[in-house]
Amino acid sequence: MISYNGLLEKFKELLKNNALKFTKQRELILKFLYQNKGHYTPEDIYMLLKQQHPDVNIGIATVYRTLTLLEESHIVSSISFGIQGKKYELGLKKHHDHLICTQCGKIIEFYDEIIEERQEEIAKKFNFKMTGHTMKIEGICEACQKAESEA
Amino acid sequence: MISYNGLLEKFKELLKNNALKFTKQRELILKFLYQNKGHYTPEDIYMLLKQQHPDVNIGIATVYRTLTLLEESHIVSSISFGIQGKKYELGLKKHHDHLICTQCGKIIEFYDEIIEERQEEIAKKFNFKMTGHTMKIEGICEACQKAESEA
DNA sequence: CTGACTGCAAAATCTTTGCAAAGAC
DNA sequence: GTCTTTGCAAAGATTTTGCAGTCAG
Repeated sequence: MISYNGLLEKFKELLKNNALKFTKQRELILKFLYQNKGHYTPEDIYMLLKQQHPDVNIGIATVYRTLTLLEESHIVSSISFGIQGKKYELGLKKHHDHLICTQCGKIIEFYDEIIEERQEEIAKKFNFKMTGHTMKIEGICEACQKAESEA
Repeated sequence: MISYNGLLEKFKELLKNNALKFTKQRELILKFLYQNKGHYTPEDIYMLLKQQHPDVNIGIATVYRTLTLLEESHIVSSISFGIQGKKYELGLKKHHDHLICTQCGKIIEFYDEIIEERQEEIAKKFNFKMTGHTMKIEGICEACQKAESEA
């Protein structure tokens, strides 16, 4: 896993290459996603940052703009979780898919080599040049099943 | 594949069981999805229905309400296609996944036994009671690749 | 008749945009 | 200094809701 400093350098490099500027707000959002491994909506990030850094002024629009920038740069990735809305996570990890508990909202990541291979083959079969893929398994997690059976 | 009449009966039965009413608008939406195999946003359906049935008054709110009802009843299913928004399709077919061309928006359906099996296994591994799953492969379709290389 | 359904318009979300001031380089 | 970025508030886009009239059963 890349270190935060490594990530920061990468981000600064990217900004420089595109004549963009390194700002406190952009740094905070990047750092937040690095430190808080998980899946967040723009609103989540906005609220938590305001709370954790009352000294820094930050607007929701900046969060949206920065997330878009980070996503275009392939530093973060997003995924839509139905009712829970679109969520962002640091996208530097190895590619992975998600299990979502429809009851409590818990998200588990997994990686399966066989599925990855099949996806490649399917894309090939239809002459698609694959650029990405998402797979979500919805269900009830262990804890919620237990809670249910006890109720 | 179920016939339209069969589907209609199923729908009426369901309405009756829930003390709901069978209306012209609900019928039109169901028929539209049956006759037009494909993926549509609520807006698409609304516009096309207005066009095809200028005599019947129908509001966008009714389209939303009916699609929600049909989805809850597992007669239609929805999937979010990123920039193209949330789309609905008749959900009576065998389960299938989607290939999406990010260039032209074409959607191709596919079914892969091996992927299905792996999904079951993964759910089991994490002790999830699987209730559904979605898999989307994004890429550039054959036609768009050609158009690109010729440009 | 009774209660559900409908269209409409207003409201609620969620996301983007215009703009003047502030900040990075 | 110059040009990007920011926060704010307004504007958009999409979806939901309240309501009075309409319609199915």
